[in-house]
This record gives sequence, structure tokens and C-alpha cells, in this order.
Amino acid sequence: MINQTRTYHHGDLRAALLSEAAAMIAEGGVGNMTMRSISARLGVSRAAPYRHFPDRSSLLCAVAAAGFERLTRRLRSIDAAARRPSIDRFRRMGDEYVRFGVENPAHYRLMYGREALARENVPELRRAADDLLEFLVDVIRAQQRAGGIKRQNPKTLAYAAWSSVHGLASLMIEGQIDPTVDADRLIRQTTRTLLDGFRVRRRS
Amino acid sequence: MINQTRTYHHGDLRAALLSEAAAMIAEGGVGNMTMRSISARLGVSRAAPYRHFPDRSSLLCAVAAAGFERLTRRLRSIDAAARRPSIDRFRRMGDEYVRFGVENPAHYRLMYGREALARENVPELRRAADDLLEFLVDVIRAQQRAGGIKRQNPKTLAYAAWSSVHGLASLMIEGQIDPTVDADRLIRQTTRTLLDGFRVRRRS
DNA sequence: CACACGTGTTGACAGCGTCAACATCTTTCG
DNA sequence: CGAAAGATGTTGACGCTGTCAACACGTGTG
Repeated sequence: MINQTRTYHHGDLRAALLSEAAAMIAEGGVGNMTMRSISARLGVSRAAPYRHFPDRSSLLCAVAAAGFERLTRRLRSIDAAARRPSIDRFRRMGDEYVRFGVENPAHYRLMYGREALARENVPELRRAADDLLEFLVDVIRAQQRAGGIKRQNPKTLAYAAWSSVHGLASLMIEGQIDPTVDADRLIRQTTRTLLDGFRVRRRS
Repeated sequence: MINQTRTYHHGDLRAALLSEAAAMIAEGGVGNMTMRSISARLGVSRAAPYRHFPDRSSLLCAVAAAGFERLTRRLRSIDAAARRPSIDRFRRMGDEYVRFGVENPAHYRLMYGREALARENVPELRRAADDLLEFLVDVIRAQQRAGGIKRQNPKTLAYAAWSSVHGLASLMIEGQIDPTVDADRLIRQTTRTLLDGFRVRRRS
């Protein structure tokens, strides 16, 4: 609005679409972003977005991929904060994962939802999700080397950890958790229990 | 007055809608069930379903609730199979939960998805999901009495268990799991790791 | 300078959920 | 027994959607 120089060409419509789509989704869910409404908000005609994304699904996929990248970066920053792998830091990464979901419910839903029908055909999204898993596996390998968690196939353990935090985030987002329970406490206790299962087994 | 199952014009349109909707969702996902297409398949006009459900969302909610009931029944049947709570049977309930999701991906998605916008306004659905949680808590209490798992707030443990199996089911359904890994094996290992975290803590 | 190409616009179409008005069938009850 | 009441199904219409074809404009390249 400050600088709205009226030009026939928008300037960088593609980037504007990505950012505006994310904003609209955060405001009112995925259904809030229609091709017509986002065009109107950006001051272009309803067909203009189709010059940058073949269809609505593709735009959503790109937003979802950006979400995966943001999540991975956030987890990575925790991992990088300390120099040696501590088991507690691993647990706090789990907390952080869940918090990301709870803080960005609509975006998180989109990342894992089936809204993006063509997800198989969008390598960008596939790679973003794969990067997250790969990062998880790396962290687990480091923890195993440090002797903090049991020596099982790290990928299998990564899936187990991912399942736990993703499941908790999903349940919280979808309103399946009793609102009277303390959310932060539940998150912490869940990651603790998860970690207990990851520790080196002390056979009875 | 509320004489719900009486055959007037169609026969039992309400029941037919529920069953046909479930079938269409299983065939092609939630988006495959449109009010117009389901009407056509049942040989009624496009507005007829509105005599039984106020809108599409409500019909979906009812189908979702039926899914929760079916899932709970399935888990309950495992629990009832043996007379005393065994820790392995608890684990196998987790396997069964994940299998239900994988076998009914579209239905499972609907149960936990936001497709049903009015879910808060549909007590039937709320209660069906609550029943599932309640059943989980009961099972965990029994296991605690039998001394198999640690004595922590059973509801907290139930949420942790639910998170794990729901998360794994969700990841598998959404295609986030490397297709080269053996699914059954992954499920078993995940529920094992989960259970390790539930066992009585043997402090180092 | 011409021309091609990337980008934005307009008009149009079929499909959707949903409502109001109307039609038909069943039940109720005087 | 018959009429009124109510439940159930139909039709027409509206505004919304995603998307395409045809057209218009600006810009960079030869």
C-alpha cells in the first residue's frame, strides 16, 4: 500500500503468492485460500496465479514444502546450539517439534494433509519432507554414538520418534486433547516417556 | 415423533447415505463424496439428503463418528479375547490400531481431519472420540494394576500411546514412510519401543 | 526496429453446496 | 372415515469455485 506503483506486471507475483497463501492459510485454514481471493488480495486478476503455478494444488504444495523447511531449520537450530549431543537436548527437540505444530496449526495440517493431491508429483515437497527425516536419523545416530539411546536401526527409531511427536501435535491441533490438561506439561511428559523407550535397555 | 427409521419414499435414506458416503470415501477420498453425486448414486434428487443432514459437513461427521466406533470395537475385541491383562496383548492393540488406519486410509483421515468443520457442534462425534480415549485409559489402568507399566497418570500415558499409534498411522497413510521398509515390522518395532517407555522404570 | 516471449486480463463453463418453493406420501386424530 | 399435519423428496435458482481459451500488454533479444 505504501509503494503501490501501478504497473501491468506485478513484479514478483510468485513470491507474493507464496507469502500471501501462507498468511491466508494461517488466518482461516486451507479453505480460506481460493485462487480468486488470493488474486484479489494481491490486486491481480484471478487467472494471473496460473502463470506461476499450474493449479491450486501446486501452490499449496509449495507452501507445504516451505513449512517443512521452516520446521527442519527450527529443529536444526536447537541441535546446533550445543556442541555435544545431550539426551535432554534430544528430548527438547521433540518438544519443539510439537510446539511448531501447535503454533502453526493450519500450516502443519497442510504439510501432512492430503489437500495437496499432486504431492507425489511435486519433488520439492517430497524432498523437504525427506530432509526432515534425514535430519532426525542423523541426530539419532549421534545420540547412539554418545551412548544415550539403544543401538537399533536408527531409521526405525527415527520413525518411532517422528510418529510420537507428529501424533501428539496432530491430536492437539485437532482438538482431541482434553483442554483442561496443561499442554506444555503433556508435551514434556510425552517426550520423556518416548525417550524412556529409547534408552539403553536395562534387562530385568 | 422422532421416528427415525421408517420407510417413506426412498426406504431408509438416512442409513443409505451413511453407508454410501463411507463407500464413496473409501473409493476416492472425502472429496469424492459430493452431495450431488451421492444423491445420484442413491437415485434421489440432490436436495433430498438435506432432509436428514443439515449440510455436507454433518454427514461427514456422522461417517467419522461411525469410524471411531468401529475402531473402538475392534480394539475392544482384542482386549476381551483374553481374561487377564497381558503386556503383549496391550502391545498388539497398538499394532491393531495402526492397521485399522492403514486399511482404511480415507476413513481414518476423515476421522482426524478438519474436513468436518462443525465437529465441535456434533456431540455424536465428540462422544465417539472420547469413548476411544476412555477405553485406552481403562486398559492402561488395568495394566498398571497388573504391574506391567509404570504408575504415572493413566490419562497422560494414554495420550502418549495414542500419539504414537496415531502418528505412525498418519505417517504411513500420508506416504511419509519409505516404501522399502517392511510395514508390519515397523509397526511392531514402534509399539515395542513405545512399550519400553511404559515399563516400570529401572533407575540407573 | 521487429518480434517473440513472459506476464496479466477478461469471458466463459461446468461443478459445487445450499436454500426457497412446491409436490407427494404417511401418520395422526377428531 | 376423512382431513389436517407432518415427514420426505423434487425443482429452480444463486453465488461461489477452479480452470481454460483468447486476448492485451511490457519487456528483452535479435
